[in-house]
Amino acid sequence: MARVLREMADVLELQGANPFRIRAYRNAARTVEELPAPLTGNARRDVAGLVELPGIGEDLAGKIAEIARTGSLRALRKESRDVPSGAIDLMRLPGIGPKRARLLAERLGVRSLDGLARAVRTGALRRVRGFGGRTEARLREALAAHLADANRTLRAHAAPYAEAIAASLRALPGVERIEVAGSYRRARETVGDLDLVASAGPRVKLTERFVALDGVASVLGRGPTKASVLLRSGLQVDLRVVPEASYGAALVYLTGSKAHNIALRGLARERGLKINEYGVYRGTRRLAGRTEQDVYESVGLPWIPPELREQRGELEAARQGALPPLIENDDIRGDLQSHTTSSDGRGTLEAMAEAAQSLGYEYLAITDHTTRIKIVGGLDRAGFRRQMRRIDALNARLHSLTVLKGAEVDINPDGTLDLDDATLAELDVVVVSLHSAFNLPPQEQTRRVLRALSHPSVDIFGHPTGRLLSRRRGARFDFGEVCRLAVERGVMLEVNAQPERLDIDDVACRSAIAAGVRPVVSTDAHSAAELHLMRWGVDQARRGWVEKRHVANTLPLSRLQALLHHRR
DNA sequence: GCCGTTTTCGGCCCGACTGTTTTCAGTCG
Repeated sequence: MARVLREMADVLELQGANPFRIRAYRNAARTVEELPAPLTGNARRDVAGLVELPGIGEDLAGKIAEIARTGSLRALRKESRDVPSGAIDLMRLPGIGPKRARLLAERLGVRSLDGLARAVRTGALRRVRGFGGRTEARLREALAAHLADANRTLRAHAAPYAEAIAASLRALPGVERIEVAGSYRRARETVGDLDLVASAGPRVKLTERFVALDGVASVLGRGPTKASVLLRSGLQVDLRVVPEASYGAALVYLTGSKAHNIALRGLARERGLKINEYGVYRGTRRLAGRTEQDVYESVGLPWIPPELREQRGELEAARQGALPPLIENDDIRGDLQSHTTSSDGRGTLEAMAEAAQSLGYEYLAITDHTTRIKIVGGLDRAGFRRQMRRIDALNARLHSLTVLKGAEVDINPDGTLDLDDATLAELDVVVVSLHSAFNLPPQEQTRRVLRALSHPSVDIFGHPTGRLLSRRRGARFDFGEVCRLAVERGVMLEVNAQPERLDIDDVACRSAIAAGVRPVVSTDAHSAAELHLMRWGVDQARRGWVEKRHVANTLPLSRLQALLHHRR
């Protein structure tokens, strides 16, 4: 549904329609993407529900219901008739907006990116008025990069670049403050580029130093206050430099999200104020801008954590003094999923325990795999019995850490579990996960998951969808139903901290805690070093409005054990 | 296309950089 709405926005943009009408479609696409539950398919009921949502009126509600029912949109087919085919594809290239896309499609008969590449090669492009040599060269590069695949990067993979660049610039004389902003700061699971904000005096010429940094492959743009580069890794990095008195305003602006900024500026406007990246203004007089707190305060709000700035109700919550006290890394007291050399882990039981101890944890659950998935070399009932005895022996030697006896048990395609009931009942922590048959029809997948979670020994549903970012979509099931059963049975849902999983995601986290589900944040570590991945999971939980009080592994051991025993 | 203790019509966030033309439109974030 979101894709259809976005296509409608693209088509309208090519037509040169009212920009606010275009924005309405894009906002609606975003809203639809974040719907907590599927629509009913009953047009009247769907429309009634949809018009309650912000930014959705009668018209869009009707259109969304139409897409839900028919899979397409009559209005889109009608509007598309006036638009040269292929022009939408051209708009995906940096430097090509609606005007140029339309111009190229009409003047050159270009219908696709391949067609544009041909026009560049033959020199036809340069004969179009408004397209010179520089533009041609840039497009040639953009085409090469785009066709090579310009995807988003996992945030955790971008982190070393972000931190290294910020550190190099911070070390320069005359640089006052510098931070990585953008979706990186909001902790989105993937980032399209890195956005840096710095304050420095005008004589520092920071953008010049920036574009000369080691690792820069090409300079996409450079002015006195703003510059963009492409790193050899393919990652784009933008830098914005402002005076110190504007640093907070620039940080808000570059942290976004765009939708959050638009709404925030709207609030300022209602008070006769103007917010831009330099500060908060009444007329030409600057009232605030040195810190983010100043900026939010100027519109009567407390500071809002970056992870919440997605225009998902955070401004309203801030106004009511109802912002959640988000979970922090230091709240975590233990890890409830990890693997050892007994299955596919690379660390021994002892090495994992030692690493958990050095993190200051009170407990670590060792949850090796079962046997169904052959490649992980999992444990059978005899294997788990041996492992439990080893854990008993280890616990007798440990002081500050308790190792919990666990398993990550495969959910079979029929919803039964890959371990016998007697063994399951002896374990301290039973995590169940999907590792196969991800593509079952949603109804069947829902039945499978519900059956698995109904088993009396199950404590945690691990990486629930099984998705792998940019590689595998994950299982589809009725998340609302699963949450209802999880609450009823006291089963917890995992937020898996592996950067490629981050499963469940932020939106699911939020609807899970709203339903009363208790989340856990686990690393699913396959080595001692991977126990450090916890921060990525905590960040994802924060994006889902999760608080310390929600999360089971912020509890001290005794209370966690009470929770687990209560289940038996 | 949405929305309303400033409005049911007339607003809707705001500014930097590029390239090409020659005063600014287009694009981007």
